[in-house]
Amino acid sequence: MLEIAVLGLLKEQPLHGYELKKRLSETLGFLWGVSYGSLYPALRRLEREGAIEVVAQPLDASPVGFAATGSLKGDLAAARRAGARPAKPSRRTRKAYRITEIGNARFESLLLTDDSHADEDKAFALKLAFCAEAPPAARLELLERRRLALLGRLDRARRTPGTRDDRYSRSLVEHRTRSTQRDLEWIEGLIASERMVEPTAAAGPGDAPESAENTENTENTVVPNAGDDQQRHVQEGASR
Amino acid sequence: MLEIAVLGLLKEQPLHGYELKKRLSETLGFLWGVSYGSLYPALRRLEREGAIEVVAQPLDASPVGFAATGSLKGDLAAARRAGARPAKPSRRTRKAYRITEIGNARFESLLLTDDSHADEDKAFALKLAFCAEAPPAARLELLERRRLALLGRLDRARRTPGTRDDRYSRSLVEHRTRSTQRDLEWIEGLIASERMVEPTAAAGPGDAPESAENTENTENTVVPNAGDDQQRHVQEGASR
DNA sequence: GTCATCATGTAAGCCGTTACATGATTGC
DNA sequence: GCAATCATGTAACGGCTTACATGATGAC
Repeated sequence: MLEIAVLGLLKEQPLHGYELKKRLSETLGFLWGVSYGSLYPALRRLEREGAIEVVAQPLDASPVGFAATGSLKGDLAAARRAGARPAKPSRRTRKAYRITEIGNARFESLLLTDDSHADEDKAFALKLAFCAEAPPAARLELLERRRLALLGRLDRARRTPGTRDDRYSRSLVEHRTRSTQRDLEWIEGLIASERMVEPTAAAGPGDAPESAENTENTENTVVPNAGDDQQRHVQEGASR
Repeated sequence: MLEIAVLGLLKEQPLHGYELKKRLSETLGFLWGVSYGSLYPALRRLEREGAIEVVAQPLDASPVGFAATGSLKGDLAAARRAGARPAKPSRRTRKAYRITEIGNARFESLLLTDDSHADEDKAFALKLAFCAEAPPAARLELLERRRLALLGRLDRARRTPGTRDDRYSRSLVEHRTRSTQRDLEWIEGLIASERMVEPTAAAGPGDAPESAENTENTENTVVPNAGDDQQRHVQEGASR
């Protein structure tokens, strides 16, 4: 879980550990609280595997050559955030990492690993948060898998005989089911808008996303219409 | 997390490890996959702490005395479930555990431990699934704390500046917020019906009346209708 | 010169998992 | 006697956390 986050961030730009951790806490804090104790070992591990590599002098501005953009622009942002402190940049000790081709491959494979064992939901959330970085096909695959997982969960809930019999457990199960249904609708919306934006091959035979609603909307609210409101097309299949 | 489940189950009746694990998988499987490798050590740990103790001869039927009901009725149920096998009971090797007073205390304190660090949501679900066993006050406290936690989450989400800027992350955050709002409404419903059933003391002087509608989207599903029966929501608009 | 912050790391430990080892009981 | 199931346990490991140790840099 940590690795995918690290690789996802490094796909955007080279960063060093400290900054990495700060960004993770800032932008993913709502689902993730990384600590140095796991971050640094993870970085070394990734480096050993060749998924990331140290970038020489990301300090001054340009001489690197590879990175096109001056790498650590994060500094300025951080400084600004910290409050009115211009901050001359020139730290020497830090090690910035850049993602490699191996790392890119690893990232994609991580996106599609099976998480049925532990923390499935959090893992998916994390993957989703970084899947913008991935090729459309992988993204679609990720969403489809999530859809299947949710369908499976609903199905299991439906035919499971054994629930505890008190009111709280019953309420819990009901609430959970509703919740899962919403999740399902949500990711179906995502899939739909994905297919609209990117009508790639591999679409099923009957699959016609021609609803021709507004597709141009890219700024707020991903879901053009299929978002979330009450007009759900509850597809009630999957029962038996 | 494991301990609370074990204690919760043992509060209902004495059980041995194997059966314990089976029940956990059956009735809580949707949020919990315990394994022997953690269950047995946990049992020993709990025993060492005095929270549970081995019950002598839960086999035949009665001679125990304490447990009022013949303890391991689970056997019969299991056998029935397994299919048409009457199954003579006489296993010797197994060790059934019973919860002690210390265990009861531990259970209650576990109900109210802070889980803000890891897997908050799962932990709460688990606690809720067993809170029927706890005294009303502790239950209410549990719900109130959950409520606060969710409010905090919403608040944090509202004022957090830093989210990733791609459509997927944005959609994720939105969906999450909606989800949290629903969770909030749900537990507020639970709290309301709790207060109805059990109008205990500890209610503040003012004690705001039931009109718990705060956010714009107030929906009725949760319904404080303490009757709780099968007024099976065939949800009108599928809007939960 | 000292303090806050930046920055990297190590050590110990928790809590759970999988995989393995062992043995009792019962049905056939 | 053999297999299936019941039943208990151990060993190794995984991933992450907290707490600690270390040091560089820049502001004042």
